[in-house]
Amino acid sequence: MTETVRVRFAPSPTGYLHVGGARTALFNWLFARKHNGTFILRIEDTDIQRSSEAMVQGIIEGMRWLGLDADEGPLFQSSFVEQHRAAARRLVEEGKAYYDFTPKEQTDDRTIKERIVGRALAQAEAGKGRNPYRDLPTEEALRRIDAGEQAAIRLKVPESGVSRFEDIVYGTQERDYTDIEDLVLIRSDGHPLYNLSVVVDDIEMRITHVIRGQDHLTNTHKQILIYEALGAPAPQFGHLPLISAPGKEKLSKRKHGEVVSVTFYRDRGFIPDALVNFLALLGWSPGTDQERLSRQELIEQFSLEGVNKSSAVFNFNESDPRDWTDPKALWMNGEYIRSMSLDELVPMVSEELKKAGLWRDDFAAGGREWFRQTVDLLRARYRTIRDFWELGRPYFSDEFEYEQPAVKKNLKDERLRELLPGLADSLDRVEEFTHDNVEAALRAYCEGQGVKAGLLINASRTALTGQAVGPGMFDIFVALGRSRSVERLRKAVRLVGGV
RNA sequence: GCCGCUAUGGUGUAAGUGGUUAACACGCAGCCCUCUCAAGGCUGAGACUACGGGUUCGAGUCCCGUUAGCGGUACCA
Repeated sequence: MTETVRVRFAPSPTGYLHVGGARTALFNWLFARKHNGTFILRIEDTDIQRSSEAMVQGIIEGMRWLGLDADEGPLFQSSFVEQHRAAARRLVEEGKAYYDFTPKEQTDDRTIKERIVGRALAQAEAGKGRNPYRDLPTEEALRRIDAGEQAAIRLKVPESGVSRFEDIVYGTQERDYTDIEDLVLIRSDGHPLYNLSVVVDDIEMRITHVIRGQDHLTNTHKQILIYEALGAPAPQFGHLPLISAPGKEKLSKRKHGEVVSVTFYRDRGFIPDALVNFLALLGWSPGTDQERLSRQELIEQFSLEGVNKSSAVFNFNESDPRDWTDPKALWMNGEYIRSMSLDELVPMVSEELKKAGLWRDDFAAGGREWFRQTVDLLRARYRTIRDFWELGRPYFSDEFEYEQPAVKKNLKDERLRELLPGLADSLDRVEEFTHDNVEAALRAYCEGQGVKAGLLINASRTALTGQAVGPGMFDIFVALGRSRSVERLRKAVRLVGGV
């Protein structure tokens, strides 16, 4: 008997899928899954000028990557324009909307905001005159239309009273009708406008809950007016707080660029589940201290009542190469990397190595076990999948850079010219190349030479990986194996002392 | 300009219907572990709950005002 939940994510393809959109999509998806409802993807491509096929693909790709599968769609709003026009015409016939023959305003070089303010000021000065065409007899208007005159269709907004609705997140919302202008439904060139289109589509798709960004909150009153005029019950509304840029600045695709794009996170080595987990916590809380939530837990615990009202800062920092995005997102991703099962992680790392050109088929064949162990060895100190080839290169390839600071720090001591080859010889003689055997050999060698083990341990790390940081040294020896270890030790002699 | 929304440490969030030293996570600092870096464990710094008034025995929690940020206001979406 209970009506099934039907929700939709309705992005306009004027840009890639950004974190704000992704979060809106996610909350809709969670809500649908939680209530065994239907999640619909509807592309709002009525603005032909700014929409593009590439963006549509980008959005679909981003959602697929995040695992937000739609039950219906993608549906394209542009294919329903006839219905939108028909609805408006019906409203005119019923006297709920009217043709406005006022010539279309010429766009000047002022900004939109300036134009709005200018218009408001002019109106205040002239006194609030109603649109002269509002009461033009419908027959006469129709006659003029038939004669080829152009006109926009506007909705008749009540002259007094207040509009009121209950928002699931923001509570009771009120707005005086006098603050709402008779809105344009259809442009004079016949193009349906946003507010009309969404409402008609949402009715057609039997949407029960409209979950979207708070930027639509005040315009919801207009849409409710359209629902009423059309004689359709309005759905429930739940508006989501906006996500803002550092400094509570507003998030802008143009200004902040790709760092707010979902695909950027994919390309930088994020795990979908981790990003989903992070995004879910931006503006929502389960009400407990639990921060790590699996997809299933998210679905179980999600509720619109747990959504909070204030906007959340997404603390990215595109200029910082290390902490390029929100530190908590990076932490969360690292958390997933080190705790997820190897069976899931290994294929992800494999893909990443393929992209970086470091993949060898042996990693999935004879070297499969070795590959798993190496991934396991490295994962504790990596925060993104990308780190596996950026930082982990020396483990998977013989071509890698020696970092200057590391060389300076660990290969400075002149004695290493003799010690490195000496250690190489001694390791070459170790029977079984295991962690303990290598350690014993190295320590014995150091004792024989009268040097501290630390000297050769650190030097070896740089000799073998070019880095000053990494896993425990004996694990590295084992991971690289005898021949490569010995070879790299000998090769590193040329770096000793120099810069 | 007008209308609306929001306001808890640097960031994300907690704190049933007002009741103790404002909690957790990230980040930061230090210590432990240690061959380095992470991870892990422990400790700590950091919030007069935007500001100002009320109501109350008692307010982060209720009311009013101010400020700031954001949104809307368009023949954009």
